[in-house]
Amino acid sequence: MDKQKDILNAALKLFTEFGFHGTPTSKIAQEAGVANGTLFHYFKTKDELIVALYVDIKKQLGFCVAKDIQAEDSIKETARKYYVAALHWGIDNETEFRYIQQFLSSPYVSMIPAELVEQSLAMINMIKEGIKQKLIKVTPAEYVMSIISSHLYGVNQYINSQKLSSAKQKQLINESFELVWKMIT
Amino acid sequence: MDKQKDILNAALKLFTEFGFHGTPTSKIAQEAGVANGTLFHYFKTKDELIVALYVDIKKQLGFCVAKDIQAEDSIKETARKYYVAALHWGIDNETEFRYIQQFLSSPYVSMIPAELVEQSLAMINMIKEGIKQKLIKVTPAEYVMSIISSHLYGVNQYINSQKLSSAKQKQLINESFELVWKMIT
Amino acid sequence: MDKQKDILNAALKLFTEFGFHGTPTSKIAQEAGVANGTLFHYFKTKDELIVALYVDIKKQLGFCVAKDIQAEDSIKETARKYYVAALHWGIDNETEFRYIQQFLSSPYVSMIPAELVEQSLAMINMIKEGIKQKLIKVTPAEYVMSIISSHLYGVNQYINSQKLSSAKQKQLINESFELVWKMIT
Amino acid sequence: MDKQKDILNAALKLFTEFGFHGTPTSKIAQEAGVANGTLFHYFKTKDELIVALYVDIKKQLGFCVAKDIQAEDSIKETARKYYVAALHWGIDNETEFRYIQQFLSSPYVSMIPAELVEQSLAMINMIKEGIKQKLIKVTPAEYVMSIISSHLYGVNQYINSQKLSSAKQKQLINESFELVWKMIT
DNA sequence: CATGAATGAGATTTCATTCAT
DNA sequence: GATGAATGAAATCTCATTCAT
Repeated sequence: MDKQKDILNAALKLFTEFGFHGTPTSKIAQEAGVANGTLFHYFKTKDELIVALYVDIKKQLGFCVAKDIQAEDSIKETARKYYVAALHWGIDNETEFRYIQQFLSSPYVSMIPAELVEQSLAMINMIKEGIKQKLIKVTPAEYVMSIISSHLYGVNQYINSQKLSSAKQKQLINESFELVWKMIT
Repeated sequence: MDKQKDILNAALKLFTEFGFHGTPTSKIAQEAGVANGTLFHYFKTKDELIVALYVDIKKQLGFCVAKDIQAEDSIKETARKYYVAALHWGIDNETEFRYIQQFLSSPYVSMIPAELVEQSLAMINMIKEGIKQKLIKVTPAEYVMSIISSHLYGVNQYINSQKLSSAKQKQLINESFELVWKMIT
Repeated sequence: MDKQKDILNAALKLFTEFGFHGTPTSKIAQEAGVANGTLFHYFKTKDELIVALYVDIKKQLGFCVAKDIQAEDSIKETARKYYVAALHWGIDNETEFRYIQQFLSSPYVSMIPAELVEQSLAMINMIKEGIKQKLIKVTPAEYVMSIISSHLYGVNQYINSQKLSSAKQKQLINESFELVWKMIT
Repeated sequence: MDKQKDILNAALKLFTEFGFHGTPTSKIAQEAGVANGTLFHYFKTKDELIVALYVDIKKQLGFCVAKDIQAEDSIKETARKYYVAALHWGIDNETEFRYIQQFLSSPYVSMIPAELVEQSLAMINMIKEGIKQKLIKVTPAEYVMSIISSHLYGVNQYINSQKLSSAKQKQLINESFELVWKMIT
């Protein structure tokens, strides 16, 4: 019914499987069950579709990650929640996660709209608070952020490649958080 | 004079700037200063060029990383040398590093020739030895490898984005190794 | 309020600026402030709109040219009035004038409806009368008509390209009529 | 053999018959007997082809008109030669002539390269000389030029529409020159 | 009457690849 | 080996037109 959503879904599936170049817009339209021209009704160009898909996924991730946080949580608790939520999301949305990677290491990165940049500000601020409280020993905050992000990315990669059981996954996720936390505190 | 090298250099420059799709073979030939058809003397197809470039870079990296290792080094010393060499290479060869990323998160990954896979075996074995000696506490070795790799990737990203001075870079690299080492031991 | 008129105005503006091909119906609708489909209520096809616009403009010109003629005027006086009125119209309606030219040297000419052809009959008849009275020396009437028309067109072109003052324009118009008249008598 | 020439010829034929819009590049390639892509090897865009064709024709006309002029000719003789040569060319190259008209009353006019503008300078200078010698009474030169050009255009139109015999054509051409000459002197 | 989302045929253009020289 | 004109399949995108609301 919602053709725009159908197109985004089709694009996600095909882009992650065949890459940006390997996926003609005609295939996307076909997979989405709409006419060729309809795609261009919703997205002026193929590039715009590629970026819009990234923005859409990033918003989903942002929403999912933020929803459990509570004001009274300690820094560590907040960090853990962010970390765990992101990892769970990455496991439940493997395709979306791969799309983000693919997008970020493509020349399309330069087209990310300004509005999205602010999203990761909440995490940076949390880290800064941790540093101010002398809880986090490593500085500056941006460096810590880099380390955590890539750690998260590596663990996700590992979990997906090993196809662990749900229980093992849960355990690994918690342990891996303690690992990073130990590293930066 | 060596046209094959010229073509690889041109391809590296253009692929990282405009992506695989955004770079026509004709532009590569032009940038390399050879005729359009000449490119196809050296590389049967564009895909073959893309993979060959990856293999070429990976070999450079492999060579550079392995060259300082000595048989009598301790596990930690060996690990540090690997880590530091890789990071230095990533900083000195920013473009090559970005190419690797771009390649690995593209559908071309599936075309990596078998010969290359063995390369990272040396590191895995080193980690396994560390685990056997109860030096490294985190298991299994593949997980540790994932963590180290992505950490390395994150630090590289950070250094490149911050454009630090050479001295600061050196310091950060050494400290960051201690960070990971602390985490896994 | 009169959407049909709005569409014709928008079409005139855009067609003269961007050409028939360079002007999508959607742009016309937008410029006219109506919905895309509305255009097709008033004009079954784009071609029909193009022809209708020509007919509309031609009728305005015909009306404007004929309105001053009086039965008792001499041949020369009648000719002058036609000539001067046409030229004034061409100056006051530069865009419309350009549309006519553009239309006449396009493949759409072949779609001019029969009803319009008779319009120029009045002038031809006047010339024939002039020839019969041995006032006009050049023959046949069609040839004279060709010469006058293109003269008129040339003068109009010149006036528009030079952006003369109103007074100069008036003078030039009158003089230019005497020039043609001298030529054919 | 000369594919570029073949393409120009095909384009001329089809553009005058079906208009710019009505002629797909694929049809041009087909008519020229070359592959679709070959057209774009010689002309980067369809627009470039359209302009290049105009320039090509204009050069032919310019060459043909200039070739009979001799230094010792009087002003009138020079003018007559220009006039007659242009008219003959217009009759012998009806299609080319129609292309010029079509082009000049299309939005492509604005793309005429600067190099072409100077071409008509020779005629303007001749007229100026005529004015200085008090031979030509009408001023300024640009106005005279406008009048002659459009007269020429009108006569050409008339001759083509009437399909006169060669002898009649010749006579008409000479007489028509005397007509304009009378008008401006 | 009016709308504008949807259509899909078709246009322009690109580009990997070939091959005669 | 080297060249670059030529190819033609295929990709992106446009746009006149329809039709359900």
